[in-house]
Amino acid sequence: MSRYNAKEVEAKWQATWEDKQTFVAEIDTSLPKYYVLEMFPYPSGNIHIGHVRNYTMGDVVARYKRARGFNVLHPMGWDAFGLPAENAARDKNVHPAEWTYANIANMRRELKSMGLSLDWSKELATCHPGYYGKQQELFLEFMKEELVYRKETWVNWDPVDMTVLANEQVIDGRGWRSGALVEKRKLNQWMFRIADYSESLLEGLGDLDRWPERVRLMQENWIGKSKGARVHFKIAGMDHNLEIYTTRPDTLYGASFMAVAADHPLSQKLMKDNPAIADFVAECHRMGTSEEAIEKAEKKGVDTGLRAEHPFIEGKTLPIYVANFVLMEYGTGAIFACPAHDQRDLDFARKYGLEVPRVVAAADGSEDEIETEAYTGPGSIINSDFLNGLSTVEAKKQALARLVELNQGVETTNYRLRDWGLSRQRYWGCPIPVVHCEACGTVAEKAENLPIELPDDVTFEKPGNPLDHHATWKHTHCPSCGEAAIRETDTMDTFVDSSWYFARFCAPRNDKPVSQADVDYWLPVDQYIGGIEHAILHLLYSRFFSRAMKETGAVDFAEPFEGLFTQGMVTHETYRSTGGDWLFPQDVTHNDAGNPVHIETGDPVTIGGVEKMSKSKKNVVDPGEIIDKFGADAARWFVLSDSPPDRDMEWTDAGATGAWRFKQRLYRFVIDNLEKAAVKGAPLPSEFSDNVTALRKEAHKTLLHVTDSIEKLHFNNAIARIYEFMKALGDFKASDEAGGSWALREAMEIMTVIVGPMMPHLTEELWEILGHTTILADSRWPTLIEELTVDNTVTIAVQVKGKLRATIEVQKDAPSADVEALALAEESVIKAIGDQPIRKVIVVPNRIVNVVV
RNA sequence: GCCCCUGUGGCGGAAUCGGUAGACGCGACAGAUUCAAAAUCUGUUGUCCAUAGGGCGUGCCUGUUCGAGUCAGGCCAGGGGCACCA
Repeated sequence: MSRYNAKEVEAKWQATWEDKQTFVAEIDTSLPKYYVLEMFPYPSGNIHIGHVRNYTMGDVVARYKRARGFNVLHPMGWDAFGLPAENAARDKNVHPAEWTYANIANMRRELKSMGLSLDWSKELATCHPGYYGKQQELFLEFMKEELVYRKETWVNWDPVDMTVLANEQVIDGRGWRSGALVEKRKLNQWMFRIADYSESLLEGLGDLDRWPERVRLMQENWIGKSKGARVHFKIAGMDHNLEIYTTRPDTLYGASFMAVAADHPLSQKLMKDNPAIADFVAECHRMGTSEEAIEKAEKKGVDTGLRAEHPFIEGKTLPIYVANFVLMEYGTGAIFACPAHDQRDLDFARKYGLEVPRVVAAADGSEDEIETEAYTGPGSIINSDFLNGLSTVEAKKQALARLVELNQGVETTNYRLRDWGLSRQRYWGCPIPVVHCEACGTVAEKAENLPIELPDDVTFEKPGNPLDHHATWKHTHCPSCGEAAIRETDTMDTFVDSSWYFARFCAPRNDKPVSQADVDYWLPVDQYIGGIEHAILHLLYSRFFSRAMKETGAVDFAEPFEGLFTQGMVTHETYRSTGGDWLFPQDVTHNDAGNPVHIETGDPVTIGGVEKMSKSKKNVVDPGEIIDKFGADAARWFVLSDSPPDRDMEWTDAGATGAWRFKQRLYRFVIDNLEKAAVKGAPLPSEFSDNVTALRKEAHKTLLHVTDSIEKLHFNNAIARIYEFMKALGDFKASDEAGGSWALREAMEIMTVIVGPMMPHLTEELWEILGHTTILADSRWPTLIEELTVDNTVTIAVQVKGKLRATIEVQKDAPSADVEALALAEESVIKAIGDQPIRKVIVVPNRIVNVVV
């Protein structure tokens, strides 16, 4: 029996593709282009199964599109800046660059062993000056367009390590390394004006019809457009107004108090001589900032003693509180509270014994007193003077009109989206190309001085930013006046790096950040594939960058990714020893009795739930070992085969073995049946026997289905159909009938080509065995013969009272009357009807007959 | 707390438009081959009653329909996201 040697064959074809430069993409305006991009990896050191799944999906699309005649760009690179490199530098005393480039080398080798159709000539790493220098150029252009500015914002400050902490480095309010209580500090930070693009980013979502609905929805919620009003409340006894933002002016008569944020100017002013407020503001600064933490935290506040005058009710004043549930970043940092119709306001009012006047009757007319649950639905207005009887929608308009009339309010649109703070006080990132000069202020670096390279000789032993305490690096001259000046030591958020890499890939060595000709040809990305975890930030930032680059004239489109696909995670069973320790899957086996045991000790093992692969739970498999054991083709086949690609999949050994078996089976079939098949290029026979035609139909139906499935990225469906076709091929015994040997070759070739995108090495080998002298990667998708995909008879289900009683075989498109007669003549149908009168017979052509009795 | 997603055999899942639920794969069982095993091949495999045959079945409950996994309303369970969104 012939065995397929995956290791040899895979190496052979990988070398062939590389020699022939098969996947190097060049502009060819005579061909339609297709840009396939998978989210580039962070070079952590090893690829994981999630990468295998992600890159296999992209590769299937890339290879399929090539076969359909597209000029395909499919590049790969490295999201190479970031914290882990600095952590490694501190922990292992290795320079971040050295650590990063070693990881890249290893991961490149691993990716290459997967047989991906990547254009490696376009490889880039964001930590290379050739990349980040161009990013600095982009930054200067953004500065010119005033898309960047500086602003004081709060950061997490570790007083022991003297460093700014990322959110993930703050654990229970303490620094992850020092354990010191984290303080909030104000720093001057660089910001991108993404909030100016809120409306554009929101509107753009409407055109992204090849994006998952849920990603668009998440972005829509993130941008958070709301229509409301800014209203001035006069502060009683003072010459000051308190400006609030509200989306519910219809509930103004239900107002019971006012609340301002801890960081609101009013709170800041009052805390100077009010220790209670000062304490409370400090407490707010210690509170977590996540929506969840705040929503679950008890609603608290401090009465300022000030009162605000109600705009509609003469003589009525409302107490003003500083409250922990009001956010300075949203609206005006101040609100009026209507406890009856807002849950947070209600919780607060109940705690401090404030009144809860109801002003909206429920849809069912209920005007019951509000107890513990606010009524937030629509209804008609009550207890509200001139608004009484109006719907909430109409009341909003009327209330607003009155406010405008009184000169106390204006209609406004508000967005939740805030500007993007990009400053990071770290070494391993792209330096911000700016100089601080005593005379000239903040000055942009001259373009000809770029790239501003990171210094190599840095130490991570001292706390703080290595760039800041480097002996010479930050000392420079002002680009404007030439005097001694200080370089900006902040580097950029790594999200900046990944916000434009898709454009740089088109011409990664070009002098300009983006090359006009290349970008015009290749962009936008036709199919982008990556994890759902990037649904908001990365994708929104990239969309902002496209708009910003459009502003600077670098590109002429707003949306970078025309098609987006988000794949699910890879999961695995978890295992624990009798002692409760997590175990690696490779340390677990089954004993003779079929029970799971530890491979070395023989101790019983508890099998836990199927969970997302994680190092802490040890439920990980190493792609390197998998590829070594089963071959890249089998690994690729399995990650595509069982689960819908947008859902989580469970990695099982049985599944991988199954994929390996199919690979062997297909190989063996071609080897064993090659002699029975016609030679390559044999003329089309004039006649095909019925059995032979049946095989041809199976082949072309499969081709149709697989093509359709790949177009929709339903790879699991494509594979299921291929299995069915494999069975039909195995059962085919008519190679010596009329046209049989020709049809057998046709079927084998179709099989080889359609399996190709998924198992590229095996199929290149089979293509060669089938006598081809050109490689499969350069071959075209088979031509579909449509007549062979339609049957001239159909099986119709016959139901009585909606229950299946029989199936009948009839000519396709047979007249309904004939079908009905046939159905009613069926014995089982007659029996099921019995002596009940027939009321109606529904005949759906080519599908079903339903007898209603 | 708010928002989103997902619930179909022992398991992963299939089911273009509302039209034969369970394709395909895994596992299990039986058989063939083998000295034996591995590998391979063939068959069976939702569930209950059973002799033919029938009843029940897509998380639960209602509804629309000749007909619902699919549509509508209300629940339940699991998973994910979250920057106080007034």
